[in-house]
Amino acid sequence: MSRADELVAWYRAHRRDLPWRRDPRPWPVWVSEIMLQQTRVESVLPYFARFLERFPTPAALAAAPIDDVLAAWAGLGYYRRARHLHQAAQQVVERHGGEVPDDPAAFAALAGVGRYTCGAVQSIAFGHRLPVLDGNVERVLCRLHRVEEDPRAPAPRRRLWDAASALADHAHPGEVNQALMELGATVCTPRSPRCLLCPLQAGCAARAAGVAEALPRKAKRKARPTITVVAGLARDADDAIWVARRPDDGLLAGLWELPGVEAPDAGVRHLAAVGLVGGGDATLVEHGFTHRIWAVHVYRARGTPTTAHHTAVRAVPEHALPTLALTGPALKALRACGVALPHRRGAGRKPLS
DNA sequence: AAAACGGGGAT
DNA sequence: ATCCCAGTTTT
Repeated sequence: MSRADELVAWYRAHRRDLPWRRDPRPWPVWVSEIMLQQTRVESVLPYFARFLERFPTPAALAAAPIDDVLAAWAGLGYYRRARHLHQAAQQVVERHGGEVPDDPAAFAALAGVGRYTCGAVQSIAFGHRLPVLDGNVERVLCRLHRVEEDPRAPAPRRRLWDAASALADHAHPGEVNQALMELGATVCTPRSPRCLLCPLQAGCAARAAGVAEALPRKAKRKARPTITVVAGLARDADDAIWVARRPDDGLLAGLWELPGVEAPDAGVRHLAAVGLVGGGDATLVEHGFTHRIWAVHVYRARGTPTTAHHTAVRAVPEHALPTLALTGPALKALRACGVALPHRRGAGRKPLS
């Protein structure tokens, strides 16, 4: 048996029962692959079925307002993925009559589809012999071939794609690819790999050299700066809470939050930038992103916020807050100020009508 | 080549 | 605290 055969045999015996594997049609596979970018399986599970129920076809997604799409994505992160998928669905309607193209070049031309996603969807849904290289596969192959350089550098990168290509050149490329990812997720883990359970242990160069745990060697990330943000918790005459929609570009694009601004320091005076007047002590909420940390100082405030730093503002009754695509920091701020909300990622969140 | 882009779980 | 994850796009 070839290595790829061994992988497929292992995969068929040990694969997890995941929703997108029960329904390997192109659209669900595509949605799952986008959601799974930089995102763990456990985080995707609550979103996947709900998203497909609401947007069962590319045409259904293409016809939806972007705010509905963002509301369905709220809490998953990397919101540009949702915008690209929305745009790609419209491209599929325009260019391919609403059918996901069974054609790697046509598929790769769609918004948000890079080499990984193209290989994954086209191999799993259509059987094209294309490789995938994600964080899991990268780790498996770095160990299998004992790649000691930083795998993100160009030369090792090419070699890893070539190694993945050789494996995917198989009668069942979709299963080979999923086997590599499954192996990385469940056996060839970053720390404490379970080599005794691995179908590739006999041919693994890193294991032979005793360095499996040390690979891959990646450069450290830079420290994140902390940014001060000042926000106001204000209510209108009906006790509804004022929220503001972020710009359509950049961080948390198009999501709703408490009206506020980035400021050089904490201070109620900064609320004037969004048309509010505040008082009292601030409630401090911290939120870490990949590349920065927000220290949000939330003040009780009065007035009607302006749109100087936002695309829209509206006052929303507390019970209706979960229908909006709220930012993580906004959810934390509201809870810290005593506003009752569903706890993490709103599992009964209803669509915005 | 580097930076931007979320959030959560594991260690 | 740090690392990492079924990555892609923009600068």
